Amino acid sequence: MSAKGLGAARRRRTRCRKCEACVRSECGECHFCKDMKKFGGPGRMKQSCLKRQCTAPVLPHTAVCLLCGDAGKEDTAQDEDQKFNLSLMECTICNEIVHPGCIKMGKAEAVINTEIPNCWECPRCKREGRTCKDPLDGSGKKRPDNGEDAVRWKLTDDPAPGKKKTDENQGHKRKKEKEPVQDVGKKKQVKAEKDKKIKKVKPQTPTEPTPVLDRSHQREKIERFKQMCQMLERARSTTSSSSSDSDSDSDSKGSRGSSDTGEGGEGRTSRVSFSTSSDEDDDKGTSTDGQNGTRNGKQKSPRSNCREKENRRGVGAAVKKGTCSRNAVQPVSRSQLLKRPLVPSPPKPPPLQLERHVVRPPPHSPEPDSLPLDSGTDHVMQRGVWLSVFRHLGQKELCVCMRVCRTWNRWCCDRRLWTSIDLSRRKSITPPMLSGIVRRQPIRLDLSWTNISEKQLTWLIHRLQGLKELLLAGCTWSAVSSLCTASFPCLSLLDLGWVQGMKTSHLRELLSPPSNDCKTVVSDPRGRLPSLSELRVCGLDMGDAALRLLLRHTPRLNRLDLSHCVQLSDHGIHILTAVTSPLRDSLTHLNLTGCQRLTDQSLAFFKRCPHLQLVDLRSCRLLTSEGFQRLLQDPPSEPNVKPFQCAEDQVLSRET
DNA sequence: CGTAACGTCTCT
DNA sequence: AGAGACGTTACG
Repeated sequence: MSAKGLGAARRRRTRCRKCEACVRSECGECHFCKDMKKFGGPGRMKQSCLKRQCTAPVLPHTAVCLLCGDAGKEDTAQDEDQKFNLSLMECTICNEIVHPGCIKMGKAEAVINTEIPNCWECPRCKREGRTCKDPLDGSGKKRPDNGEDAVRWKLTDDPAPGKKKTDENQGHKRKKEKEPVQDVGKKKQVKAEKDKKIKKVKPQTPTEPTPVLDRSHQREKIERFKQMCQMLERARSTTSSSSSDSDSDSDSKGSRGSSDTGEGGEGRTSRVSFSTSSDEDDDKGTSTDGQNGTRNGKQKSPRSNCREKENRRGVGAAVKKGTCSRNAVQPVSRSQLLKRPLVPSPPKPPPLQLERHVVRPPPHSPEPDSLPLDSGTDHVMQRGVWLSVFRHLGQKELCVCMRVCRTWNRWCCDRRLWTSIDLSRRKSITPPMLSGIVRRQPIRLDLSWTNISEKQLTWLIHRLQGLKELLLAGCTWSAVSSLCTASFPCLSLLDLGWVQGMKTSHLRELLSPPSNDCKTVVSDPRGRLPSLSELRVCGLDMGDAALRLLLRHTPRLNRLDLSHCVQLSDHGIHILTAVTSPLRDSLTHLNLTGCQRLTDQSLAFFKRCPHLQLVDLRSCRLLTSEGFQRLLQDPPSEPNVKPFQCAEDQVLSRET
């Protein structure tokens, strides 16, 4: 019997009730909400709101240690170490729940999952080289529904005693119960029939024990578990092998299931003996998915999101989607929204679960270090040298280089080569472009004058939590409105010039701090754009009221482009430069080109801004040369402020 | 006992 | 592989 026999009965996890997702209310708009009876749906899906997917699912209160039978006692612990020993830990591989302190064998070999509370790969499984995918039971259990992602989170993989029980014993019962119910649709009956057939077949799997989990069985398992621990402990003391091998075991087996988390996923876990920081270096972070964000959930499902989040962890946390996320990220992502909400990574914002594909950013330093040649030797130039060459290439050239060979392909994925990506004026933005962008994690992204859709942009922004400059000039408001679904803690430049159909009300929607509405995943009291220093809203159909929004929601702007906002009047400039305006002190560059309603009256207002270095007033037809003369003659009101100069054609500037 | 929703299975 | 269905579990 297999290890499965040792497997603990599956225990479902439950909401932490504390995370942001748990605390919020149902959105009422997602797929699962719409299914709920309370929202007028049939109530068949029985899934939680996508926005309420717990980022840190906990063990149920009834969980107890398999060895001592007690619940978690970390509350009584004095120090961290003791706390850990007294807490309940659930193994993602064998599903057993134990107090680390109850296990005699060295805990140093265990791998703790830092994203999910009370979750680890127990010393015994690691010792035996099991991975999540290793079939404990030899029956090769497999999860149809979520493949690798599942690992991330499926803690109760064991087909579960529960389930088997169902199959074997309860299955009939259930059927009986149901059948009598006359009107259970035919569908159900048919299904039941099928179930029966399947059930009959399954038990035949040789190694699969009948799953009746009675007490004696449980006791038997415990005994066996103890014996195993002792044996392993003994073996360990004699061989004193290094614990590092556990890392490689996953690879040694073909299956990469959960360990596949490997490159990116490795991040999620850390050896007991080390701090969890080990996982942080690989990614930057990202995530955002709120910790889950982050980097985060699935694409396929939320789980993938998580993965992605993981990859990006550090960047921001966006996603919860993670996210992924998530992020998650999230992680954490999820295209269809994932069905399984339990996304582990907490750091990022819950990712929007919209995706279907996991896009994993490349590692910071793509291997290998040298370039193998056909001759069997390595090229004399090593990676570092090639990179310095690649740095001088543009996007197109880099893409060409990526087609040269696998090694160049990897090297050219180096994020340092892609800090800025320009896709402006591309006729269409394709899925490969989107995933390519995410893989490269640019700092600056120019999508101006493209026909990117809302869906595409939504997908993208939740995966670029480290983005600092985003240019969306000339895109449609419907696409740009996707920005309302996230926060951008790092964004310093946003170009919304000439966005089609964008009105003042839209700007309000965009700038207002995320409320707890269903569209928002992350909430920051400072608004969605807390770091914004440059905003371009040229050519938009908005007037003075829009300026009030800027004062309120983007008080740290240094550069503001209001050119061709023809509705802008002197009153707007007054608002912008009033004593109460935070922009009065922060603005250094102001572009008012083509604001045709401005008069000489505005000129005097600019003197109120001590740091204003440049004001572009070209094509402001109501301005007169007399007005400029007056401005240039009048000394600044404050002694420390330098006077303006009139440069070129109606451009006011101060020496810097 | 009722409600929420987790985890797995089936269907497409 | 994704979407939907649903038994079962957790909990108030």
